Amino acid sequence: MPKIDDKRQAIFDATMELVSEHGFHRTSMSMIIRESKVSSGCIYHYFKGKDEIIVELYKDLKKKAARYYMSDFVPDEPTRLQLRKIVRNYFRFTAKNPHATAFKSQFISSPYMTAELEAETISYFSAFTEVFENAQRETLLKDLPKPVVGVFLIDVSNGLVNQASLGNLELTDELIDAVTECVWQAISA
Amino acid sequence: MPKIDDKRQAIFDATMELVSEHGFHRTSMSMIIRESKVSSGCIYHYFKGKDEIIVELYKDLKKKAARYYMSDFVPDEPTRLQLRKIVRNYFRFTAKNPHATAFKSQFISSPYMTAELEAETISYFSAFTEVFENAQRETLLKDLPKPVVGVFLIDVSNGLVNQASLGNLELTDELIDAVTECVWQAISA
Amino acid sequence: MPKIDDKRQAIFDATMELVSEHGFHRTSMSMIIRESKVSSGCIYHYFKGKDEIIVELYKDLKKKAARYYMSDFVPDEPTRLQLRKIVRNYFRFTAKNPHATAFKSQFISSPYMTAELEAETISYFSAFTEVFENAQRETLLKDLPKPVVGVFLIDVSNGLVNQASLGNLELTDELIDAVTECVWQAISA
Amino acid sequence: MPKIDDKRQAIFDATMELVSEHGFHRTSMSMIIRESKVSSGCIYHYFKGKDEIIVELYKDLKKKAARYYMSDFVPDEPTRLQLRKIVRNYFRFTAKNPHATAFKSQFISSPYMTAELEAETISYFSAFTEVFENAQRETLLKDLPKPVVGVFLIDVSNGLVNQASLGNLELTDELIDAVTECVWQAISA
DNA sequence: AATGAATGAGACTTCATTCAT
DNA sequence: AATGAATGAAGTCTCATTCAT
Repeated sequence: MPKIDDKRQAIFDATMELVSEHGFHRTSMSMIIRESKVSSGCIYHYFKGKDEIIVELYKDLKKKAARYYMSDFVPDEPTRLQLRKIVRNYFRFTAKNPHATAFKSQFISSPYMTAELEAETISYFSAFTEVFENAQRETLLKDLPKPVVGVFLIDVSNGLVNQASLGNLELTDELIDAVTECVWQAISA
Repeated sequence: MPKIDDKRQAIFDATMELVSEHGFHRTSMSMIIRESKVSSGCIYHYFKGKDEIIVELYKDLKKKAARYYMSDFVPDEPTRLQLRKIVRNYFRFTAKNPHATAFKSQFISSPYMTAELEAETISYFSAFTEVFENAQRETLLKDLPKPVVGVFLIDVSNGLVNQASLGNLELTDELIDAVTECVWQAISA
Repeated sequence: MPKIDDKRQAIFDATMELVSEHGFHRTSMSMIIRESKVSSGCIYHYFKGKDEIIVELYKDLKKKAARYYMSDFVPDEPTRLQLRKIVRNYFRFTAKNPHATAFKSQFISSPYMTAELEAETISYFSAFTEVFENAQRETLLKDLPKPVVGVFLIDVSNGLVNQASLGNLELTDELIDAVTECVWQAISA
Repeated sequence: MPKIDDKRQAIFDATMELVSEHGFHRTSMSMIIRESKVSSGCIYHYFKGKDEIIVELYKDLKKKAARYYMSDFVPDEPTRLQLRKIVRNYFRFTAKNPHATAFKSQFISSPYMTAELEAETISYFSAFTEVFENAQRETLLKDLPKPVVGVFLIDVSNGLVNQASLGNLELTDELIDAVTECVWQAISA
C-alpha cells in the first residue's frame, strides 16, 4: 500500500478515535494533526478541510462495513439464511469496532448526515438491499418501510455499543445472538 | 411562572432548536444568546457555561418525558396494559417532539453522556422501572438485561425520528403503532 | 461607629486582603463584593468605582500609618531620638501589618501612584516631615534629596516584608532593630 | 539573530513598556498584540498565555541584568572592589533601564513572585553570590541574612527609579554614586 | 440605602486554514 | 508532497457597572 494511503488512513484513524472519545465539538484539527502525525500544511493536500475528513471517514467506514456484512454471503442460499447472516454480521461488526461505532452513531444523529449522503452510502449495500427485497417479496419480513428495518439494525446495534461503552452491558457473543434473535422477531413476518 | 424560569426556558428552547439544527459543534454561545434574547452576561447567572446548559437541558427533557410517559398510568391495570401504554407513549412523545428527540439522540451518542448522568436520569423513571420489573417477574418480557430493553425503546424511536427528519419516512400514527408492535414482539416473551 | 463606616471598612478590609493575595489584576469587584458582604448595587453608593476603592484605601492606610508613626512622639525630645523612634515605628508597623504592606507596595509600584496623590498623602506626615527638616538642619542626616530618605524607609521596609512573606526571612524584633540600625547608618551624617 | 527570537523579543519589549506604563491590570493581550505587531494567533506559539509572557519576561530581564552586573568583574581583585563594582552596576543598570525597573518592581511585589521563581532566578547570580559570601567571610559585610542585603540593593534601587519616574528626583550619576555610598554604609561592617 | 439580575464591552484564547519555504 | 509559523475571525466567558425594584 503506497504512502499516500498510509497518511489518509492515519488521518482517519486519528479522527475516529478522537471523535469517539471527545465528540465532534472538542475534536480540533490540531488534535487530529498531533495524533495522526501529519503536518498541518500536509493534511490539506489530502482533504479540503475538517468537514471533508469527517464525511469521507464516514463513507470509508460504511464501505468497509458493507464488505464485512457480505463476507460469508452465499448466492444460492435461501433468503432466510442470507438474511440471518447479514443481521448477525451487522451486530458482530458493530460490537467488535466500538470506536467506529461511536463515530458512526454520532455522525448519524448529527447534521453532517444528509439525505444525499444517505443515498450515496446506501449504494454500497446494493447486494444487501437485494436480499432485503427478496425477503420482502417472499414475505419473510413484515411489510415495513425500508428505513424502519434499517433502524432496527443500525440504531439497535449502535445503542447496544453505547450501553456497553457506558459500562452498563457486557457484549458477549451470547448476548449478541440473543439480540439478533429479538431483532429478527421484530422484523420478520 | 416567575421571570427566572422564563429565561431558563428561553435558553433551553433556543439551545434545543439550534443543536437540533446545527449540532453541538456549530451551536455557539452567541447563537444561543441571539436566539434566546438573554444577554451574554446574564446567561452565566443561570448556567456555569455552555456544557452546563446542554447537560441541564438533557435532564430537563428527560424529566418532562418521564412525566408524559406515565400520564395515563393506572395503578391497578394489568402489567401488560401498563407496559403497552408506556411503549406507545414513548413512541408518541418522540415522534411529536422532533427537536427534543434530535437533541437527545445527539446527546446520547456524544461524550456528554456519562454513566453518572445515566444513573441520575434513570431515577426520574422509577415508576416506569417498577412496571418493567413487574413485567419481567410475570415473564411478560424476555429475560434480557434492562439496558437492552431500553435500547429497543430509546434508540429505535430516536432512529425513527432521525429518518423522518431526513425525509425518508412519514411518521403517521399508523406507523407508530406498527413499530410499537414490532418492538413489543422483540422484547415480549 | 455608625453603620456607614462599617461598610466602608468592610470594603477596605476585603480589598486589602484580596489585592494582597491576588494582585490588582485578579481582584475583581465580584470578589470584593463577595468578601465584604456588601451588595453590588450598594458598593457604588460608597465608591464611584473600583479605582476609587483602591485609591481611597491607599490614603486610608497612609493616614493610619502616619498616626502610628507619631504615636510616641515627644515634642521636646532631641531630634535624634525623635527620628530613631519614627524609623523604628515605621519598621514595626510594616512588619506587623503584612496585608497592608503588600497592598501598599503593589500600589506604590503601580500606575495608580501619581505625583498628585503622593503630594496629598505626604501632607498626612507634616509633623513627621518637620522632624526630618530639623534633622537635616542639625546635620544629623546626610544631605540627600528627601525622596531618597523616603526610599530608605519605605522601600526597604516593604522589601523586608515581601521577603518575609516569601518565606525567605523571619521578621523578629531583633532583625527589625538591626535593619533599623543599618538604615540609620545609611541616612545619618 | 533568527526570526524566532525577533518575535519573542518584540513581545517582551511591548509587554515591558505597556506594563511599565499601565500596570499588569490594564495591560491586555490585545495591547501587547497591537504593540508587538505579532498576530493574536501567533503569540500563542511563543507563549502559553499572558502569565507565561510576564513570568518569562521577568526571567529574561533577570538574566540580562546578571550579565550586566558582572560585566567588569575581575577575578583576582580584592573582594571589596568587586563588591563596590557590583553595587554600582546594580544602581546604574536600574537607573538606565526605567521600563525594565518599573516592570520588575511591579512584578516583585505582585503575586507572580513566588518562592520557586525566586530560587530559579537566584541561580543566575551564582558568581555574584560567591562575591557576597567572600565578603561576609572577610567580614566586609555586616552579619545580616542574605535577603536583607538583597533588599538594600534591589528595593532601594527600584524605589529610586519609581521616585524618578514620578518626577520627584533626577537620577544623575552623582546621585547614583551618593546612594551607592549610603547603601554601602548600610551593609558594610 | 440596599438589592442582585441584567447589561454588553472586552478579556483571553483556540480555531480552521494559508503560505512562504 | 511536506512543513509549521503565521493569520485573524470567532470562540467562551468575565468584567465593572447600571437599574428596576
